[in-house]
Amino acid sequence: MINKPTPRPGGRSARIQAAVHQAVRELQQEQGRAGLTVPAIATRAEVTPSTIYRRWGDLAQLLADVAVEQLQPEQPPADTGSLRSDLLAWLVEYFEEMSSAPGRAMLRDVLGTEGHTSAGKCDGFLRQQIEVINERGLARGEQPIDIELVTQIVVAPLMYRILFANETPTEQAIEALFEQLVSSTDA
Amino acid sequence: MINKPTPRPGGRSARIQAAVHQAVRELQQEQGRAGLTVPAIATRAEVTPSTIYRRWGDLAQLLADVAVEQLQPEQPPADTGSLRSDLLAWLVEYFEEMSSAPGRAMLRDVLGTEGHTSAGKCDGFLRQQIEVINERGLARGEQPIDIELVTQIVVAPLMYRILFANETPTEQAIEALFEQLVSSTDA
DNA sequence: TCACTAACGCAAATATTTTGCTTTAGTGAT
DNA sequence: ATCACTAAAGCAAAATATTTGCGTTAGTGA
Repeated sequence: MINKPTPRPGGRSARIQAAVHQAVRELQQEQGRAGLTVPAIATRAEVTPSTIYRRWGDLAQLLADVAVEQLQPEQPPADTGSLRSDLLAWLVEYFEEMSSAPGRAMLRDVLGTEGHTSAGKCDGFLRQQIEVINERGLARGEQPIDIELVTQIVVAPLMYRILFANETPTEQAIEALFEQLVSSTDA
Repeated sequence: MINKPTPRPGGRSARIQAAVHQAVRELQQEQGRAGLTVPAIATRAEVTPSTIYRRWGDLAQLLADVAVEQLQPEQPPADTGSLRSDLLAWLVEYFEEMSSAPGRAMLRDVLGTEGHTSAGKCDGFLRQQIEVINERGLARGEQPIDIELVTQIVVAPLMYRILFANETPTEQAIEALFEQLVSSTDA
């Protein structure tokens, strides 16, 4: 009756996707990027390699897929009492994760793949989390902060340092940029 | 007598490196990322595959290497008469290149590989070019612009948009950020 | 000119990826 | 429930790509 939106998302597909994703995460943790091969993943997930190749195309796309899933926030940002402190706390945590070894690996997987879908989702999650913080602040009667400005003034420079300068932003560095954000919105 | 700095950079190595790099560029242009395989590159460069594997490890690292080479500026920034117009002109050109399809492919190759050496060089080239602009301005008696601020205010946000939002920055967008840079240094 | 050895070539051994065909199991209609 | 339909998985053979051991070539320094 209704057009099936996804052709056949039924139980089996989902089960296999879950098994494969889990296999990737496990192998990635146990051994690094080495030992992370399609046949190895297939074996661990109790699936044939051809299933993986047909569904994901190649290892890079599978890894990007898994990385995006892991990037997806499982918890809403902590409520620390005020919009500004919520946002700062969340940013600190976010960039701590992004500059860790696993975080960097996820970024590599996400950015190293053609078709920006994965990277786009990454940006989407970020905005979504900030949106939650904004809405909570709004409920408190606080002035929301422009998400565009947050990415422009705080997120982008930190990401640039992680990606291109191999730096691990200190909490002070994050606070400094946050101050710039705040003062630019106050003005 | 003197410790050999690079083990054996002599003629043959260089020749082969050049042949392989050229083969990569040619194949990349003729066919896209498909058809860009180590054996294909080896054939085109008239080299055995094992040479490539032994020297570069795998395709990803070879591509990153080639990408870095292509990112390396072959010309100094144009002299347009003033430091500010030099910088703006150079930024516009730089981001036009970076948001093009080949530019994005290079960024993928550079960022998608472990060991940040490639990405670091990318940032290095950028700073180097800005440095040239600064020095030329200095010779004219102009006030140089802090490179750190340029990357923070202009470069990072644009790069973020290219990488995570799949946007192609317009010239106006670049100019707008440039204005912010200028006003923040004037203040 | 010569001894030395890093880097290459070659080819056999492995490992991965692709592909044609078969089987399984959700899905919607009866 | 049952059944026809078909997307997605399994299997196994073929095609490709990667690794490796060993012989050869050609820069390098004495």
